[in-house]
Amino acid sequence: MMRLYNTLTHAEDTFAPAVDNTVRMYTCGLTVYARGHIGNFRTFVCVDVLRRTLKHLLGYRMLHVMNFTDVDDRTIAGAQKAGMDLRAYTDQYIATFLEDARALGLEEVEEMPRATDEVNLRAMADLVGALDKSGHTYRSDGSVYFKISSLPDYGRLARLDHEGMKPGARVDSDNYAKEDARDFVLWKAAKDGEPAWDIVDPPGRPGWHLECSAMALRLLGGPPIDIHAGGIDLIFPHHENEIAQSEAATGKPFSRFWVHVEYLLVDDRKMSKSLGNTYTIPDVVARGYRPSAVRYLLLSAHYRKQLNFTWASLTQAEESLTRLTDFLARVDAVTRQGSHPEIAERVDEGRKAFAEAMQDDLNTAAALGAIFELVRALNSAIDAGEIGAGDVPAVRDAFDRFDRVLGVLSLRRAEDEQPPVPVEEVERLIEERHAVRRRRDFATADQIRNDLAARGVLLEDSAAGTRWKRK
RNA sequence: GGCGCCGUCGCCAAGUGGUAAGGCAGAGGUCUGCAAAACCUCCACCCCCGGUUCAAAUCCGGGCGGCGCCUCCA
Repeated sequence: MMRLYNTLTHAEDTFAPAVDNTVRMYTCGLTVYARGHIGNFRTFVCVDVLRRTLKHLLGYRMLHVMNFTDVDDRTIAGAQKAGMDLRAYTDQYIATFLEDARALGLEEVEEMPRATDEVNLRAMADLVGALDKSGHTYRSDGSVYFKISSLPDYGRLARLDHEGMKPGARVDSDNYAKEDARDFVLWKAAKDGEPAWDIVDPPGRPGWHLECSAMALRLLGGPPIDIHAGGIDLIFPHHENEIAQSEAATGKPFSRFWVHVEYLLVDDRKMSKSLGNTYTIPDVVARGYRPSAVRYLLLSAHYRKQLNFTWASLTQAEESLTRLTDFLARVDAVTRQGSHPEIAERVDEGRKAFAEAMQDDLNTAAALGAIFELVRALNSAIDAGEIGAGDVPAVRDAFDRFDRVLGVLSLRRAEDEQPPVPVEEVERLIEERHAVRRRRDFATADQIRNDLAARGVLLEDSAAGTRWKRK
């Protein structure tokens, strides 16, 4: 049974899908005006872990939508500056997103719609039509607005106290005329040189909030959907407004659960493009770190706590992951015959602890703790010769299951399979070193080992032979 | 000004009433040609001050410090 924190109720609620065994989930994806940074990806990695937990640990079917926002002020400005067509401009960043998503081991979701797809624009127009009909809209200066005063329930998610709002706080950053500062734009008036679609009266382009509601409702079926997820900064206004327009249009609750991922900080400040303190996956790789370590780091803290990114903690993540993959290599090397029932018992304990932690509002830190405790117990058994080939399948199966949820071990191992020195050369040098070691020419043997280490390949000798690994 | 979150070992990080998981780094040891890996041992009065309780990292009150939201944001 999964307990999941729900922003709507401010409590951990027990989660199960409302209909059948299928979880219908929507994640607010990236606005594709620039390459996503690792702060953006913290949200996507955490949502990926939620998805994997629901799918692989709890056995639900997933119908998961994550969108690309490919039309807004920033994408339009970026395309104009680059002298490119909006579609071509945003294509670039969709491509880099997919590249980074693959590097971070994000599972493919069922649907990745983009706002400017014809079918989605049509869904948005329909939504505006429904809101027109039910009297929740007005038009001003060629834009269509949502009238907050028509929805008494407005503000339930963010629980903002409008009486106490700071006089100087930003209000109404849009340059459009509104009746009430809290009203938001559904459909923005066409402007010269900007893309516009003649699909709503008057022609224009979608407001940010509209697209998510329309695509969620179109692709996930009748509301309420099960889970709506995104970064914590989207609670207000984005998600509040999605709720308003969706519920006003359908008369039904929009989403049963709202899941929000806390910020990634850097130097104790929010990582954001506007502060200029962002790192992308290529930035991290250029510094000699691997995407798997980024994923591990993002997983090592609870998703509802701020996580301060430092290069030191990324180094620690690399080391922790190495401990895990070294262990897996040791398990693979077990050749002793037979089996020991207490191994299976210990593995079961670990699996249970892992499952309980994940179901406790995705307590990934505790789940990793359970894994490391199991690793120590099993390493100990390997040293003592108290594990046999008969035990290995159960161990492998357990770690496969852990990793279907965390998605980090197989990612690491896949990276390991692309060493900086060709495998044939490594193997040839190991043979060469083996020969000189037999002659007790340790100076040459150490030379070979040092040379390889300098090129990023580490050798480890043991009774069973020499194994190599990527640094 | 209003609202919210957070403060646990040198670093990262679980733990929300029963006496502090785990990882990284460090010290000593076992093993090893050496190294690495692995194992064993060691390493925390939980920001401060009050209170409640048989019992508090955990609950309550008050400080101090940090982060965020209040219509660009993942």
